[in-house]
Amino acid sequence: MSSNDPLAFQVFNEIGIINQLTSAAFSAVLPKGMTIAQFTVLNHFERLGLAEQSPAALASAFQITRPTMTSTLARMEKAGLVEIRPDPEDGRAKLVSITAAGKQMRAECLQRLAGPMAEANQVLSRQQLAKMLPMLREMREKLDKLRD
Amino acid sequence: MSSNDPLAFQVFNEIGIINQLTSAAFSAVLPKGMTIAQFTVLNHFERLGLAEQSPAALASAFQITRPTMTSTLARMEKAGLVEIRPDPEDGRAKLVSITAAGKQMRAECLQRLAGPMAEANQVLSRQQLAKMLPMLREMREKLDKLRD
DNA sequence: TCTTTATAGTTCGATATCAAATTAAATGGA
DNA sequence: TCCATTTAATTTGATATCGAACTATAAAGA
Repeated sequence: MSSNDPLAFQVFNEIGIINQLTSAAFSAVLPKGMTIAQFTVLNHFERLGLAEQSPAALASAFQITRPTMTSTLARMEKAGLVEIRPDPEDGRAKLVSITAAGKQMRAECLQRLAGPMAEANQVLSRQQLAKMLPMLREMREKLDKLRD
Repeated sequence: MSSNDPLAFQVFNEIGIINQLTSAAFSAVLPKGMTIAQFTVLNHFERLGLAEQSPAALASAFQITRPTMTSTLARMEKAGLVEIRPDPEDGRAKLVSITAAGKQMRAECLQRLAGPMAEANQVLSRQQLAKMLPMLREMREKLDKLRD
């Protein structure tokens, strides 16, 4: 990215590359068949202590489209990581919950991610990360409001 | 992302979401059939004034794998955006160059990207972007060195 | 009530991406 | 020279992602 490009362009470019590097590194250590997208869903349930969530709510939480969530959940259900049942209150909707196998898988992933995460934490310095986090958060919130 | 998660985890999570939001917004305005990946290749040639590049060099420049570059280049060649010829110096290699149509397409993309880019530039503030850029750059460089 | 609009989920077709395995050519060492 | 190793590109099979189009149900309005 040349320094003649608009600032935002350069920033997004760096963010894109960082995302690619970290995603690749993290997914490489996950158990065979697991993906970051699936781990993210498992982690969402456990981190927030959720019982049941609709696919639409999950899609919205991760800012992905409903078709994407449909296919990810189908794979996770097939793998026994989540359970999906019709929503008794709404004939259109479904309710997703994490299974015991899903919880175990999430724990396993966390363990495996610790290595690369520690490595990243080491080269990046705590101060640097602490300084960036609020800025990134604000940026994400603003961009999020921009869509729709 | 809870504030109990490791710092690096939270930072990467924000970066992932920002990447998703911006990628989606940008690709939505590109001409039918164009993608960010393809635009990135076109932009690379024009921005750096390159004549010919091997697929391997391009893959390395964008930190993607060679198979990924193979498939993207195949589509771009089919669309007439690049030309690919065997490398006369190396029987294994190929040489990619941008075509006139490719240059025109890149200009068209730049024009269409201007809108969303300006919008982002507006909500984000110049100071904020300027402050983040060097930090992101450093981060990207460090992470890049970490792999392999 | 009946019609219109909005929402939930899915299906389809496309692209990007990766890892693993394959083919071909170049390189280096014995 | 000959074999082993490395490198370039590809093929294959998988997942994630999108937009567009579709079905079914819910909600809102006339």
